[in-house]
Amino acid sequence: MSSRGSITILEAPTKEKAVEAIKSALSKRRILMIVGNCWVNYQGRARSILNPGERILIIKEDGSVLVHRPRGYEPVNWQPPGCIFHFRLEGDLLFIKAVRRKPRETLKIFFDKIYLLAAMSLADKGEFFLHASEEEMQKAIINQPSLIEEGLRIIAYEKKVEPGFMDVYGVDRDGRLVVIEIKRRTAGKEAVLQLSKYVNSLRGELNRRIRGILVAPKIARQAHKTLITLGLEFKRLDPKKCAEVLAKRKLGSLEEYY
Amino acid sequence: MSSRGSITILEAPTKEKAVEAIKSALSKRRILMIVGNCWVNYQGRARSILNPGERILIIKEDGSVLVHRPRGYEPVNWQPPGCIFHFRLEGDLLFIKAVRRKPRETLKIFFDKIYLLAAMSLADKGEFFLHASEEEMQKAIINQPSLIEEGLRIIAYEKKVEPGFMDVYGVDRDGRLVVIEIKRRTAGKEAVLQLSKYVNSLRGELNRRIRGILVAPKIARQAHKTLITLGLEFKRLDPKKCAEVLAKRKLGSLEEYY
DNA sequence: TGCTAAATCTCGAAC
DNA sequence: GTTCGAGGTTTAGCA
Repeated sequence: MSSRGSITILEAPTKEKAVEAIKSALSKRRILMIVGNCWVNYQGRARSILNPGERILIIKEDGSVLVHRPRGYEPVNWQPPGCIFHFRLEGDLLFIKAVRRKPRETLKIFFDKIYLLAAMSLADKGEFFLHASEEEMQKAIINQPSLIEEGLRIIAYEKKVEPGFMDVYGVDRDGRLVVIEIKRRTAGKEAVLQLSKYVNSLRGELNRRIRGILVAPKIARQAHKTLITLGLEFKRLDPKKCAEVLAKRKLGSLEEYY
Repeated sequence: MSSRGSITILEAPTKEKAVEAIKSALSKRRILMIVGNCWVNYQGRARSILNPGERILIIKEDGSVLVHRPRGYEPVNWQPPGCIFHFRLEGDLLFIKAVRRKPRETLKIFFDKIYLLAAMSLADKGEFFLHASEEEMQKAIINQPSLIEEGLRIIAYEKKVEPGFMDVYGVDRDGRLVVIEIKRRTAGKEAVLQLSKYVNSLRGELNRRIRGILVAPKIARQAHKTLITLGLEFKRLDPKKCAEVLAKRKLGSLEEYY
């Protein structure tokens, strides 16, 4: 065993040592990683059984739990943040239980072999920035409506109509109302239905000609057929193009400023 | 450094030692875990920047990548299975790049401090069983249609109609066709729209009275209003109840067998 | 390959 | 607390 800085590493500890380390780590809200042979039962919204195998268990300081197999992006079992933990020696087994209230869910993990146990406090204040999201597409369109078509004027965005919120709402060069639904990736039928609902709702309210435009980098063939049938339109627009437009706009304002 | 069984543990290794260990681990398709101070850039379907902080990096044997912050269920950055890796020393920084083709996505990770590096082969053949899924609800309904209502007969399931697949398709005691859409949790508006599409499609095809029943443990208030407006029905059914029914059915067949 | 729908989805925002 | 929509969703299944 060794403990340097804020990290504790136990290599192939006895179960007794492991229980001690877990007790210490959880009470101090340190992150806990255990590598070993285990099996897992889950019961809550659904139920699952995972037979024995070698996995990585991570318990984070916010009480979230991950059980990772040697393959795959997703954890095989997990628990979202806010869990309460119980653990003890059961014969020669290390037993860990993570309980979540609302919804009531229980994850039970049994280790019969532990290869590595690590406990640590990690300091992470680093900011995270994500670009080219749907929100950025919306901003770009609002800043530069010609991305959709010349003469388009934006009236509102996130405007409420009965079934929900329209992404963008405007008037075209001929004075017709335009409802815009944005997707950051290939639009499927649910996007078409969503747009259709808003347009229909407005048509019912306003009793005038209303255009519905689905904006996305691509549209599924079947979805496009439905779109045409419903009298709606599609406009190709790439999220990256939008990110570029926003970047230029910001640069523009800066240049203007100096 | 130590290496017992199939696990290699380096505590606060130099970057040079780390690069060596990474080379060895990736070439042998071992799982790699690195705990340290790092920053991350992602570019692909979107773009992201993660400023410096202490995190856990996991590279699995199938070439998937996870970067976990000290809090939260989800990885802050990741890469799905199948990545190709590049890594090297850049001055005093450890640089790791994970590239995915189709879609082209690149994850770049820079470590300036490494607290722990572990490499291992994990053997995991354990089976995984999940119960109370939507599929189990479907099976239960097919096995015991009275879960929905007396007199219901099932004709087909996963039956294709123009817009997609109906979960269950049957005839009620009065000979009317019934389309059933199943949700394992609170049904929202998209579930209502889905059901509506199937029913409308069938009505168009067959030109006869068709009932649409949304089956779920619960339905959202707004969704229920829409459902009523569209002339559809809701039937409460708990996934756990379905799991019990299936368990009993299986027991029944066994008893019959012996 | 494209497309559709499920998921113990998670997460956040709005009502 | 409920509902709703986004997500670099991922994943599986099927045409």
